Amino acid sequence: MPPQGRRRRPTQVDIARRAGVSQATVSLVISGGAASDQIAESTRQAVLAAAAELGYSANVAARSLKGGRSHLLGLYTFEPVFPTDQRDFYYPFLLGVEEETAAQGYDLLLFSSVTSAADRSIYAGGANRLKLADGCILLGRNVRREELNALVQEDFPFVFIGRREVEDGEVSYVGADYVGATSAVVAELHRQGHERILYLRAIDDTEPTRDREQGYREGLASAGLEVDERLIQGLADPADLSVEHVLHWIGGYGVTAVLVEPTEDNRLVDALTAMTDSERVRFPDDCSIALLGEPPSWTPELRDWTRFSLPRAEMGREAVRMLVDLLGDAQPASRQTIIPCTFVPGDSIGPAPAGPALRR
Amino acid sequence: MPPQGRRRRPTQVDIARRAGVSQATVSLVISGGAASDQIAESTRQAVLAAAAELGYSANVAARSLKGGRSHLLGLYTFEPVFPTDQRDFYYPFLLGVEEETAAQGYDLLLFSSVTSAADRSIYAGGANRLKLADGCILLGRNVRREELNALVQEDFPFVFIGRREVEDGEVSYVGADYVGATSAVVAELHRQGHERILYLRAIDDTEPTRDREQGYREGLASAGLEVDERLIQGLADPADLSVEHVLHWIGGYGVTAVLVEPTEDNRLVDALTAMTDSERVRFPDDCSIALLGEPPSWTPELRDWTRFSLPRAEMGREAVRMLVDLLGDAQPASRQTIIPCTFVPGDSIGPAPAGPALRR
DNA sequence: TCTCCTAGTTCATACGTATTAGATGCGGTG
DNA sequence: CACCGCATCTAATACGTATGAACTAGGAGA
Repeated sequence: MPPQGRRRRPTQVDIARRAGVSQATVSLVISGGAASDQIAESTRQAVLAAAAELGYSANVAARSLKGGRSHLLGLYTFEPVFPTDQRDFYYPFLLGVEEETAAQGYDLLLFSSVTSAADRSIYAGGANRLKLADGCILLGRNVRREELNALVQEDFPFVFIGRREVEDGEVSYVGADYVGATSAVVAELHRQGHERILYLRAIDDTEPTRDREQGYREGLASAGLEVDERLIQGLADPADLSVEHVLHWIGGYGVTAVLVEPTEDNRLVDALTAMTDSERVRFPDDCSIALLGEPPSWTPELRDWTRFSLPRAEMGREAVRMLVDLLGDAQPASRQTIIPCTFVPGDSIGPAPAGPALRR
Repeated sequence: MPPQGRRRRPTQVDIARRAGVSQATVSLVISGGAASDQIAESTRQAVLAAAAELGYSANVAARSLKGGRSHLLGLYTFEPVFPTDQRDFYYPFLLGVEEETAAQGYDLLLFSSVTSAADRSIYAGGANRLKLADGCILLGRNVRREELNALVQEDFPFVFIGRREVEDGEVSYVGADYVGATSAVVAELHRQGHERILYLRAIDDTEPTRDREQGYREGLASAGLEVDERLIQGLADPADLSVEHVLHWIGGYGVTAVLVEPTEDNRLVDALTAMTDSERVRFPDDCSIALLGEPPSWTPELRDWTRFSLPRAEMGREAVRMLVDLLGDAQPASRQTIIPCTFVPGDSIGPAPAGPALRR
């Protein structure tokens, strides 16, 4: 049965017939570029005219089948992106990625790890779904290591947003300089007279957390301070950051400043707000506090916490540039980039309290 | 030269060789579904094993060239999405689309119309880029009509978010009920005693604007009011909505209420805020005002303007459902859906001033 | 007149998959 | 033993494009 319901689109063969030339000639004219200057001007015009009359448009599928490239870049997120607050965290990355993808002449393929994570993993059905794209940007905190390993093993071109390491093999990434940024915060606190600085780290042992811890240690070292291991504590749930705990740390450990690693959702900010509202501890008068990063969404009525912020859109853009570079024939310029963070002074740190520990 | 730099992706032929069967068999096993139950279980296992070992994944281009399904849904936005404020307007649609796309087991292909619009149009490079996807969601106010026509002509499956019409042919869409919502606002104003209601419409003649105008006229008619054509005015630039103008309308035309169509960016809100701040006209005491829609981003410190809001995420989801429906063999349930808007009472309308026109 | 060149064009094929119409083998039936 | 049916599998082909090799015509040179 000849195509009947849905009308068949005109092909180069149709144009060729109409213009009285061969399909190859049509291809040469249409795809223009290199070899097309061997074509007589009259022929070229005839072909173009025929193409216009028929309303021809090239078939992308055929083109990329022939060329081996799909001109798609993938974006895969390990985290479900739908809980609203995480969404706000990842959105800026996505914007940067999208913008640069377009600038590079690619389209963006959004892999939905989103729902029922079970069957939407990278290797769903035993096959690497990402391969649909020429290369892929990866994102997310809770990386499934086996999958990351597999990706590296099979030499699939990808760039991770955020520093990631695997056992054997090299991961390309664009990371934020958590080490330097954290160290800088410690330095600033020390400048203001703080010597007992509590570091509340995330409970899981991922690269972003390790980097912050390293920055903390380096910062203390640069300041000539010893690391008191009791001052490094895991914070399982942001809600645990309560006034009671802070009072305990101040009283028990002589802490004058607290560093805390934000979560991708809004729970930490909620906890902070609750603490501030209670007014049993005043920040920064009784205790300084700084965030090692930036909570997802920043609204003006929110307190201007001392923190540092990552250039999320820029990281997205840079990741795409690196990926495109990777796809090129030549050796890529670099496979790992660390981008500096911006220190936001804010209003939640101040000079260390001169007197003895706070007593109320 | 055999592929050398980056390893060539394994194909069905590779699998076939390894499993000792033919390519056709591999295809039958892989694409699963219909005819694959004719395959012996042992063979099937062998093929799947080989595929897994080689890290096979199907080539979309080849698949869609052959007429198969790519399991991709496209999303194309006519507007550049990057000016920050427009971004906020379109984001909720995107979320809905993404969510439902995932739920339906598709991946989402983001076509970037984003940069240099010239070469990123649908038919860029003489090719219909959308074709890579099985179907496509379209979005955006400034539709390029020729392209929309072409899409309809070649019978490509797509759904527009927002009502859109073309000369000959039928566009599938999920629209917001601007007519009903606008009419309802007029009714409410009339209930509060307003009879001279100014309607500030967008300057361009697109469907969303036409629908609002129709709603305005219908609302007046239902209220038993005549339409005074002088009270329908085009608003080219939101900044033109100044105190001076409002005073003029109140004094000159006896206007007691203003309806204004919001833009996708923040300019209208800025103008409104400026007007409120000046305090030369008090809303709603001196004049009621309502927005025929919702400005992109709503932050709590912003005034709670009377308005109606569209269920943007839901529209996105519904559009995807409709598209998937369209892709199925059966006749789609519907090709046009209108979704009601939610009236937000807000605080910017009130009873019509009893006395004569405001004088200061 | 024959060869050679060059500009202009066509031939033939490959890309990776899906699909239809056979091919193959095998056990059973008349 | 010929034949049929059944269960599996394969051969062949089409999809639309790009491209290197081959061809053609017409003129220049020998």
